Amino acid sequence: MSPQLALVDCNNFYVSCERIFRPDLATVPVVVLSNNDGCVVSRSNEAKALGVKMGQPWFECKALAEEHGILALSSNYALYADMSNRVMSILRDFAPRHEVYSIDECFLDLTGLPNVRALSYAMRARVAAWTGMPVCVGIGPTKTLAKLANHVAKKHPRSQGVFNYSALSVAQKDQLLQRIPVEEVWGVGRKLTRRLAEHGVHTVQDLRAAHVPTLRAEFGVVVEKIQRELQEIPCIDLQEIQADRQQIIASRSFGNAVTELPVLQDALSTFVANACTKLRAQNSQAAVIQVFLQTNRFRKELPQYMPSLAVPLPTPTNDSLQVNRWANHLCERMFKPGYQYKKAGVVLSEISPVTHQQGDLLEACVPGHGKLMLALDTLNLRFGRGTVKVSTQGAYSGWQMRQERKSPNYTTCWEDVPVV
DNA sequence: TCTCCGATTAGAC
DNA sequence: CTAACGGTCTAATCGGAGA
Repeated sequence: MSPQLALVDCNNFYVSCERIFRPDLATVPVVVLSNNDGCVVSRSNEAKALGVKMGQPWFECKALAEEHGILALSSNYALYADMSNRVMSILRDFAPRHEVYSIDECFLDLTGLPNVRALSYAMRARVAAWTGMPVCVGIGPTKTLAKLANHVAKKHPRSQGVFNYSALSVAQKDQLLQRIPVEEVWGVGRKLTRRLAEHGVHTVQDLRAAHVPTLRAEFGVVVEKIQRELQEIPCIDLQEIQADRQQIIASRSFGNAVTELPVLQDALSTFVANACTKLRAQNSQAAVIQVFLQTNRFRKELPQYMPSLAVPLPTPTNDSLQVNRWANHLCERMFKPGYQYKKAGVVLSEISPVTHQQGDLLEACVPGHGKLMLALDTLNLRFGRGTVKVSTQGAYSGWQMRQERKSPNYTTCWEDVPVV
């Protein structure tokens, strides 16, 4: 039986989350900004039409925004994560197997199901009725073609939000792929687009029909897999269970530049807490910790300093207190006065499951704070992040990110539930 | 010359 | 008034060091 994969993708996801609770914004151009209110990361169709680019720094859009009344909101991840969970729990009932690919996308395995087109319309209708979220559905024999089909569904209003590549004739497929630029293909980014163009590959059809040995030699396995997927040969499996993370990074740009060591350490202890919480949530431990500091790379007139230091932990751990001590130490070693630090972060790597605990051959193991960490995680889950903290967190302020336009947590915080 | 490993690159969203 | 440009993650490939 030939495989049928659907990719369901929410339209302008962050903006749509906001609009669901602000129906008055339905016709207003709206954008959602990245952390620190830095860049545009989601745009309503109206904002796109006005020329606001994906990833554009917000300060560059200010004049245009003022002129056309574009509303900008800070990102509200608690809201987006909760809305995502609601949408995904609806979608997964439509197929025996599924993969949550990102916060706003889900692959469904529809192989063998009758009338996938009608099924797709039913999905859209149910998600809209139960959550208010608009979604588009693309169907194809491989993940890459399902993605491409989704792109077609989004781009052409005539499709009514559903496009089935598998239903096309051979001639129709040729014609369609000839009209789509190669950069629309999943896995083909800016750099590859330029290099492919130098080899005369401009459209999806060009890539699908390219000379295999040449492609392989020039562009490696990655592009060869993409080509095969376009030729309807599956190379990318559905990942039903997501693997544990191999690396955990916690970092932020600061709202204001930081010049003092203790302020950096305050920020870093928050990053350590976040990273270790994630580590414990997947029942893992890290063997290496890395800390980095960065001045503002966009302020070329200021002295630049971007140090980074990694050390193996004496024994792999997920204990926030132990990791925090190392973070402080590394920060101290790198800190040089006279710089305006704009960003810092913690990287945990060499991650393994806690069941693989190996004692130290020569020295007694440092006793962890297992029970304390469990209590901390339980309390923070129950009463909200930051209910219980390490004492070095929050002593200083000024580094916290800017977030001046955040909407209420409509679905996850009682105080924020609007009173009708 | 081969292998290993850390750093770099490219991509997604 | 001025300055104001995100965060996390993976896989492949590159290039130097050591065997």
